[in-house]
Amino acid sequence: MALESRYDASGVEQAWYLKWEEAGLFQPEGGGKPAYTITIPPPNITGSLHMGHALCYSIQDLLGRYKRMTGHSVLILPGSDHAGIATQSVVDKLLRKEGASASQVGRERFLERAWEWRHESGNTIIGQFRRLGHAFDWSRLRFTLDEDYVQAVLKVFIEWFDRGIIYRGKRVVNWDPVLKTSVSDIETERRTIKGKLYFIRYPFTDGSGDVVIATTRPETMLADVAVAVHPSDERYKALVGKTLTLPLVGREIPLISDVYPDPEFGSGAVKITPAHDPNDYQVGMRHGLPMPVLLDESAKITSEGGVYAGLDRLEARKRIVSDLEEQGFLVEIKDHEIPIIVGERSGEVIEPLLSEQWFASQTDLAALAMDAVRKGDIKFIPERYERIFNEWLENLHDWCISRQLWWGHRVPVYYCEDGTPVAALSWAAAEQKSGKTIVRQDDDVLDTWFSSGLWPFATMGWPDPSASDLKEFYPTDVLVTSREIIFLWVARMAMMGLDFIGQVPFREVYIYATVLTEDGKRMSKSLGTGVDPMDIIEKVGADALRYTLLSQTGYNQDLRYSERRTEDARNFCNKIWNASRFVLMNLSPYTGELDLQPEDRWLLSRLYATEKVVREAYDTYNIQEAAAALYRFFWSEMCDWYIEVAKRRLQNAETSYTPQWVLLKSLEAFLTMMHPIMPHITEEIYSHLPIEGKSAFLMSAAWPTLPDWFSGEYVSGNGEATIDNFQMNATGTVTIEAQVERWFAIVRSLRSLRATMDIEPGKTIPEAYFEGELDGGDALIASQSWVTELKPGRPDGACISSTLEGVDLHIPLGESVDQAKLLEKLQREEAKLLAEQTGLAARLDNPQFVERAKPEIVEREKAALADVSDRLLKVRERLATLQAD
RNA sequence: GGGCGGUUAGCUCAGUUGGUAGAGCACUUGGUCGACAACCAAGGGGUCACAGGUUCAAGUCCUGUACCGCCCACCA
Repeated sequence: MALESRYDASGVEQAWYLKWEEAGLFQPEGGGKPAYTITIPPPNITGSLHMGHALCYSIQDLLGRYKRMTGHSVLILPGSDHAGIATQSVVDKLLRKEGASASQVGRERFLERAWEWRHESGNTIIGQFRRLGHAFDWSRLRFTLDEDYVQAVLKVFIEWFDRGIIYRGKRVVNWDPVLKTSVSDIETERRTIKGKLYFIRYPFTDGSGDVVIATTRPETMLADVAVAVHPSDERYKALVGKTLTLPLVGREIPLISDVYPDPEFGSGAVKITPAHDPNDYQVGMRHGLPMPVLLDESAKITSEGGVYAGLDRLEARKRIVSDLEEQGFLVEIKDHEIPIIVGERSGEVIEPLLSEQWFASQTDLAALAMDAVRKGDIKFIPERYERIFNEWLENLHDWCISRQLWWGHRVPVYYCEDGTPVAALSWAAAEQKSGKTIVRQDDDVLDTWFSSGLWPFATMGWPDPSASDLKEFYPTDVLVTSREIIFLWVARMAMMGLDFIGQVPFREVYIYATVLTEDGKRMSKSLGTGVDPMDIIEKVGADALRYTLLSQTGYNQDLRYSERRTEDARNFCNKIWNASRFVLMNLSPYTGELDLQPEDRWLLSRLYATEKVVREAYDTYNIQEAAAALYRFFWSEMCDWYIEVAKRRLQNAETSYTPQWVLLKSLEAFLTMMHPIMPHITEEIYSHLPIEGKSAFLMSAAWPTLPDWFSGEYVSGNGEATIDNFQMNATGTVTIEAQVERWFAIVRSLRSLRATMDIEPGKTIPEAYFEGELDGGDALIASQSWVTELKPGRPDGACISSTLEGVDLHIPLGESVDQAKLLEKLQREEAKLLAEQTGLAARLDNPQFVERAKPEIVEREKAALADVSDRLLKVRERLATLQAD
């Protein structure tokens, strides 16, 4: 076997990916196996892979690979999202770079250009998934603007429209003046900036004084229609109903009474601008006030603003403030922390703006989703998100589903001559449906989340009634996603799936951790704190990157990424590689009969326990526990102990068969269990294993089924002769694990004694002594402690000693022993033991403890005290001897 | 303003139903014997954020405080 002593991922990973794909392993097997389905969260076509993606999709790949091994027909359905706003702005920029502009080229040409871009560069992230080894079913790749996907979206819209769920309304929405579209609450960010609070005097029309109002946006006064005060506010009670004259504008507006103003804030009087503030809008509705719109789609002042028309809102603010001051209306300017809303996409300050939009009523749908969670049809992992989810649904506003963009699903509403709206699949269908002439189609497109809300079923052929995928694979088993889109997306999918299919879209929602930088900052390209996963794959391989992320994945909400850990992961790969090489090099001759020694039983027992832990951990999304168990089994147990112990027998043809068998079994099981985390290297090594009944690929192999006798929890008399041979302990109740680990502890102690004496590890010393029972572990202990002969008794001359596990160990002292070092070691030991003894004694002296603690605990403590006291005594003897010299 | 998560070794994190703290990395010392120096062996290192409480016993359960992070919220 000519395998390099260093594992080189680059030569291996992509080759296996192609072979898997060629073998059709990414498609569900069918054949009566239970289905396991995930529809991946479709990444934006504008995106490129970041660490969060690398984690999210690796988790899904892990689940798919694991479920395939446990006998499922696995479908992981990939795709991408057209990402309305994001793509629109990319294409906008593109056009501007080309010296054109969206408005110049018009809707049709714009869309052509957008599709061109989509075909050229809208698929990067998909290619990056392949590099990470993700076994997704590319034959079912979907895009939210695919022809049949569009049909699904239209159908949903039309049905909701006809049922009255979707309606047209005039509301104050978040307006992004750069993107010139409405955006939803959840796509905006609230921030506080240092700003000013302006106090302005509004005089009564009859000249009888004035009312002072406070505002952070003085320019909106141009569209004021009233001033409101709280009904309980004594200062204004008598004045309500009087008329004020709006400064600069001269319009007469009423002083009204409403519960909205907080008498404690400012002057207690609030100017009301219904078209540009959601609260003011509510007030306006309650009082039937006019709602003049002051800002246009670019946030410039409209003709409503008189002399200020055409100015940008901020420019207008300056002018208005100075004009107010000049004319004596400005009372005061205070520094003030003002809350602003910023568009997530554009980074621009969002303006609340009254406009006509399409809305979807949410109350009934939200009830469906809440119910599903309550009944346990949808479970969140970690569970805490369940409550957050439900609370949000309880306070849900209607959903503004229209966007003033071109890239997306155009609202399928057509208008008759008389202005009646009809929702239909096409212009012709609308004419047929209404029996009237249609004059135009609505210009808006739908919110991207409207279409991605259908993802779990629109990707499976819905609404085609004959779609077999839908029958076979819906509902999906789990949705793996980040917590920031629980409301934006998860809730929508739940509502839409329940409403249209009558079943939840996914049974479980696993919320994975946010990937942060090493010092806990957000990873972000713009901050320069982002790390490109592709660079890391170049350096250490996809498996190492996957291990790095997955081994930190559990129920935590944050995950700190550090490049150092990728090196650890790479080292682990290398360890797996070299240990496997060792096993392979030692495979022939490969015949004989099993003659299991305690150490063999020990490793098999550890394997048995590890399999259980890993399986349960995978089943419960506790991936870090699975990774830790596998790491520990492989490195600490199999490599550090078993292989070292087994070397003696492996070198002898007479005895080599059993350890070969044990190693091969263990390696095969380990590779299988590790495969979902590190698919490539495990597949590569598996391909070299000379085993019977081998699967064509590890990827398609079955999860290990280990016989119960591996568990090692046997006492003599179970019928296996090889086991009876070493049932050592007189009581017959000690497990294989405990027995062998006791030997290992003794080995460690001997090695430690050697280290104290500066004997190089690996250098054989002629003899060591022991007093006590070794239960047949003599040879193992001697070889692992690099001692030629382990003799019972005590050496004649001076020696260095230790006591543990009921055994006294002695190594005769050589010529050049560092007395001071020895003394120090003994003293440290003494102090430790003394502290331990004191603690135990105190506990046992406490009658309450003896009386109330569980009896087995008391017994354990008594035994511990006896042991510690014995060891302390011996350490003190040794100290005395040493100091006497 | 409300809610959630976190605080354990120098760093990153584990820690099952309460029984007296673990791993990896880093550090110190020694080591290239045919799997592996991306390695091996031995070692040092922690009042488990703080203050109370429950208990024979608290990293673990309860209450409060501080700091960090996240989410939600209509204060002009």
